[in-house]
Amino acid sequence: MNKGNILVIDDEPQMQKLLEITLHSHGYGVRLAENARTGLALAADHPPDLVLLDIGLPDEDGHAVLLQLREWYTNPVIVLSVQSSEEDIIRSLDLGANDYLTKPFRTGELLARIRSALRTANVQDQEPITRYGDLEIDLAARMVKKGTEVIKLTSTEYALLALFVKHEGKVLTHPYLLREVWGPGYISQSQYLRVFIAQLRKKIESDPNRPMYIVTESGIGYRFIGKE
Amino acid sequence: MNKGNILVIDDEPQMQKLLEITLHSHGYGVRLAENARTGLALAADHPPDLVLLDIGLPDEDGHAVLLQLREWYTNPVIVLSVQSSEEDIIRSLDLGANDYLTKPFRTGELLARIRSALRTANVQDQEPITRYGDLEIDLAARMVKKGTEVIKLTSTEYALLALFVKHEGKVLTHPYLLREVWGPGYISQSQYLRVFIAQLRKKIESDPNRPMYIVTESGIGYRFIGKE
DNA sequence: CCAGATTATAAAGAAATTGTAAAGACGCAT
DNA sequence: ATGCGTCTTTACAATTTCTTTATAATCTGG
Repeated sequence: MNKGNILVIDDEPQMQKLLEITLHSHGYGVRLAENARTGLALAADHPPDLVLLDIGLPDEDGHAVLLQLREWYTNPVIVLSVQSSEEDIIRSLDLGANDYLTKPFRTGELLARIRSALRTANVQDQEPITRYGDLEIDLAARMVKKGTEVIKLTSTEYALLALFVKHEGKVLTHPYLLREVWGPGYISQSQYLRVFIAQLRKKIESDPNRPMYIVTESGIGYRFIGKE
Repeated sequence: MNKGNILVIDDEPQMQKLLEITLHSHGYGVRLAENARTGLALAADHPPDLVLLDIGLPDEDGHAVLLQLREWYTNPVIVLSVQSSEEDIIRSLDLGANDYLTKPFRTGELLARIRSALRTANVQDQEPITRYGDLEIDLAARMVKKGTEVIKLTSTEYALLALFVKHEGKVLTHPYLLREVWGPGYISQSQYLRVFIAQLRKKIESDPNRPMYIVTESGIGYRFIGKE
């Protein structure tokens, strides 16, 4: 249950440890950087969902890091600082920080501010629509389109198709499909499979007699073909 | 040089004056409300780009205001409060506040936080009315119109419809709908759903026998169709 | 190419799910 | 208390989906 990945840029070992433990125990992935240089490198390497940035870094001013980060990074940045001068706060916020918290902070408040920042930026909101030729599958909305028209699938048909999409290109054996879709008690009911495969093909294939998406592997099972 | 319109919901006359002068001199349009009721009414009437909300209001708890506001309002809300208990902060942020500032605050910081909030939340002219074909739903006013006539919905019917509208296009499962509308104890009462779906359709569908808006996904749940 | 095995398809009957009406229960305001 | 509107429950009808059967088509190995 990963709620998102957070990059912590802070040089104090105690703070690192505290943040790592706190964030990790609340379901976030954590990555640590102890100076500006590695922080920027890590951010560029695997862009995190949120950055916690200490302003007092050994090698470079935190504001400079923020400035460089904001040249391309659009997810939330929360600044942590031992200072609390108004000037510093304003400068950080105007350089693109989403929030500013003074050290020492209350961990509950930090977590709430992280939730708030992630929520409003609705990070990780990319719709997982998969496209295969003229077929369009939106797992989140549980919707399948062929060209422009929406295809109505029963829950069993959908379960079957979802399984195929999850293992695109691989051969799925009869027993495997039967167990996953119908349950362990139906492993020998291969006739079900034939009936439902036929129904699925009738709905998603342009020419059900010459299936492009769901191909038969005689004696073994079926395979879903996404692209050539 | 209007940088955006801000709604201030605060009952202290001094604070009102301070905010109005400060915000106005920095190029924001300001609207004042001295209690929860007028605050919500003003927000619904002319949705502002940002709301400054005092938690200590005379007529209603600020958190309740936040909750109601967030049923439809998506632009930033910054909470101002004389309290600074961690509990209060967390609660506000988790109810949908974008930021929390303790009174007395430094005006420079407030302005910076307002700039930050307006910058990151791509503020939009929020038309509180959503239209789907001949259906018109005003989440802020809790009003539903079909063509020109206002439709009277019970609170349960409204909760159901609001849920559908918020997740337009997605399949909402029976357990999900039951949990969200009736509570976790009703997950198995799918008959409720059938009865209320039927009632809703009778009210919003032109031909309840061939529903256009609320379609059945047999074995799974229902889906609200906004556009083709 | 043939024979046996496997797979495809249609269609009917069975089962499960969903739709609808209506009666009773409950709470709230008058 | 009374009436009204809403919620809850019940009974049954309508629809959809699943299961089963029958038969045709296709594949595989010799």
